[in-house]
Amino acid sequence: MNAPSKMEILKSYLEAKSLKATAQRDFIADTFFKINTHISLDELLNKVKRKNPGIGYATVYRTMRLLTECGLAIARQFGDGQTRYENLPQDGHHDHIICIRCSRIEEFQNQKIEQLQAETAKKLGFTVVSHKLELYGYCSDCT
Amino acid sequence: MNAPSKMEILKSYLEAKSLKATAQRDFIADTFFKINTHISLDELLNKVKRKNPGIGYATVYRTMRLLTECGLAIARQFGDGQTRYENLPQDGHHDHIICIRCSRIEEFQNQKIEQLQAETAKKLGFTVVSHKLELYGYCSDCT
DNA sequence: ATTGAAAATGAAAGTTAATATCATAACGTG
DNA sequence: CACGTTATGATATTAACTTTCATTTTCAAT
Ligand SMILES: [Mn+2]
Ligand SMILES: [Mn+2]
Ligand SMILES: [Zn+2]
Ligand SMILES: [Zn+2]
Repeated sequence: MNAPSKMEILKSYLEAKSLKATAQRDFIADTFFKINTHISLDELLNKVKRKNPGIGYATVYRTMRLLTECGLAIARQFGDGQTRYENLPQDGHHDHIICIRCSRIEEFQNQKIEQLQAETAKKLGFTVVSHKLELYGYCSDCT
Repeated sequence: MNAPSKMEILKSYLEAKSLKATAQRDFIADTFFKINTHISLDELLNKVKRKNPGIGYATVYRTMRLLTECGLAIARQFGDGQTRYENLPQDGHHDHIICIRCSRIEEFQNQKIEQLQAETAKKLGFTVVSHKLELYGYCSDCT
């Protein structure tokens, strides 16, 4: 048996919460699921409006809140004042390195860093729930 | 000969930029220099108003921008939507761990993590200029 | 000390992204 | 199909800055 698709997971969540299925929400979610970048609400709204001009900002906003709630999207702040959303990575948690000239974003995973974070927290008596690691600098094109 | 005090550094900066000395700015800066937490503009304004009720939000805002500009303050975002300022640490860069229940903030330095960050960036072809590492969790009081 | 251009101040207005409100429309259980 | 529940989209509100502007203050040159 196949793993449930993102749309199926969303459907289950809606059902569990007695929420209703709507064409707008489905279309926004489906559009988002195909994105592989870190997209802002405005960018997603623009994309969605191209095929579905009637859709409003508020519905995109609420849909992304919903997807974040049910774990299908992650909200990120890269310091430019806009929240960006990305699909839940299938290969687990990752961190980001951002070019401060062209805004290119690369992702990385470093198990050793994560481990050192946990150790550091323990030393301070904290239990870590989440963390944020962002490197800012110049990418290879912008050096 | 002594190292220049923060106030002296500020004075030099003002002079170099042909800015003028004012009682308000001096008082705000002096108040901030005595703070050893991560303070928001509103909190600093309140503190300043206790001795100097005439001072306005805009002047506090502009003073903190100035102090950040000349390297005497660092602006931080801990994800609660408010910029917080701290005095330039004398013992170099540090990162933060924040309690998501009581908002307690502890600081730490970990040279090994910094080194792994640099390596990771290099592997991706980036030159790192700055970074942000924040751990979120429960402190010893809140576990 | 006086002058006058430059800079600072504080109140108020403007900005921007996020969030809430509300009248109307769509959904879906029975 | 009825009808209570939920969703939508336009619009209003909020919150944290950031800017504007009339007035005041500073300070270098008389
Ligand atoms: Mn990512
Ligand atoms: Mn700190
Ligand atoms: Zn770049
Ligand atoms: Zn705590």
